[in-house]
Amino acid sequence: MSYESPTLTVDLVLFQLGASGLEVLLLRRGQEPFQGWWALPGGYNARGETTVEAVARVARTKVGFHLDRAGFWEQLFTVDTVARDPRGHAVSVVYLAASYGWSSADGTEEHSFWSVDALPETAFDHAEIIAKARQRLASKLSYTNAVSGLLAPRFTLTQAQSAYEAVLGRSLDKRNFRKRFLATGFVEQTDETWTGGAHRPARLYRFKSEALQLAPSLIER
Amino acid sequence: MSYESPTLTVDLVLFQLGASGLEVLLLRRGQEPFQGWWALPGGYNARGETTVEAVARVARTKVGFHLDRAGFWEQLFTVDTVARDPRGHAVSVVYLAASYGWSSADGTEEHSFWSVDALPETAFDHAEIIAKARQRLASKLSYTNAVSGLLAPRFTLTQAQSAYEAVLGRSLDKRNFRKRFLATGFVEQTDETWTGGAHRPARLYRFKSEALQLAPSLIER
DNA sequence: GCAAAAGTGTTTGGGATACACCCATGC
DNA sequence: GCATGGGTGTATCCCAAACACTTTTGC
Repeated sequence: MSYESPTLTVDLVLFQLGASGLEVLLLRRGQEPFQGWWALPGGYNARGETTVEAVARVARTKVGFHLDRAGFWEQLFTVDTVARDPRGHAVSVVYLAASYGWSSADGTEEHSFWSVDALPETAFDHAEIIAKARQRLASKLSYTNAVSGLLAPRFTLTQAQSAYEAVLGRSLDKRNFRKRFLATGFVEQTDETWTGGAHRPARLYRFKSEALQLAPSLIER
Repeated sequence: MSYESPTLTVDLVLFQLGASGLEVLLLRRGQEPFQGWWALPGGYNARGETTVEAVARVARTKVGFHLDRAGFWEQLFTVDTVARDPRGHAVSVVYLAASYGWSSADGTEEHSFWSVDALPETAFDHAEIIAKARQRLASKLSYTNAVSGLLAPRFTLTQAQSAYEAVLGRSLDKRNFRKRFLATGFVEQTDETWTGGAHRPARLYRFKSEALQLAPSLIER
């Protein structure tokens, strides 16, 4: 008995904070189907290459992003495209990542970050995938140190709070946030402060560990 | 540019409650690699077939289990086997399911349920996958009505509690459990009782809906 | 009557929530 | 001196946790 396998592909949902809050990296498709539409960076998974290797390669070659640069990444889930992709049957393993302060080196405007609250028309069912990715990230924020992926190496507590708010899509109480965020023990003060505006300088913090860690519940329901 | 894809496979982690608590369905491998070892039911995913269709077909043909019979199922995650399977590169989409009171029709003892706390030597990295599946199921119990998959259509509150305890691997307080389980609104009393032993008969309950639903937190941490 | 599981409420403590004012800087 | 965000503590409430005895049946 022998089967011909479906094509295996990978896709990447890369989140970053930007001027318009939480943003996701999209690529303008150069070919049919959905030529000219925006899509998640994705591509084929070759034989002998793990899905992680494939997604890292795709990110590197298609948009110049090095996955090492993501402070947080994990497998999201796998979608069947048997009825979805007009070119035929493919199965795609989708990865979720978060980075800070990255922008493409090359000048072509074939890829850019879009606010998750104002997406362009996206190819395939990518809008749905992005929504699920955001939910997953929001859920991770509540019991891990995954925010670290979205923040600079040194950050203020207000920046951390803004990151939470951007992902969760709602505002949080400042005093309660600080109490619990510090109580996780994930972060520590530094001696430095940040003087960025016409107001009192803010103390800078850093994560004690870059590795993903679990915490007791962090955010009010 | 053209790629040869890895082989795509599916695997199923099917849980059921049995005499020894939470049990998982394993199949004795008839061929190399790992001939004679126990493994999760799994098989190839053909082109043109979704992963769900593939896992349903595999369950049906290899062990005679109809996935419709599972009261709960969902995709678990996808594993790369590039270094794992001596036969070469495969990628496997793993599904998680829970059923009640099913046992194989045919008499061959090539597959059977094993207590998750006393697994035999399992092929590949299936022990690890089973552990993750159990964690996922435990987590689902805390905020969905997924237990319904493990229970008979009519069940007593003690049976429901035992199901939770088997999956979570620890005991729960009877009064607190009942309070919260009923407070979810997922279940309703029936007029029937169950007289199964030398003691007071127990009232039978049923789920209002078989569909997966979300709840406020259900189980003490 | 006795063994065995069903069924049932209350108290307590801790954590989540809500809430408002002073501080340090740039201009 | 004024505008701007930085920084801080307490009271309340709700929910989770702990806990033991009576009821109903089979034998």
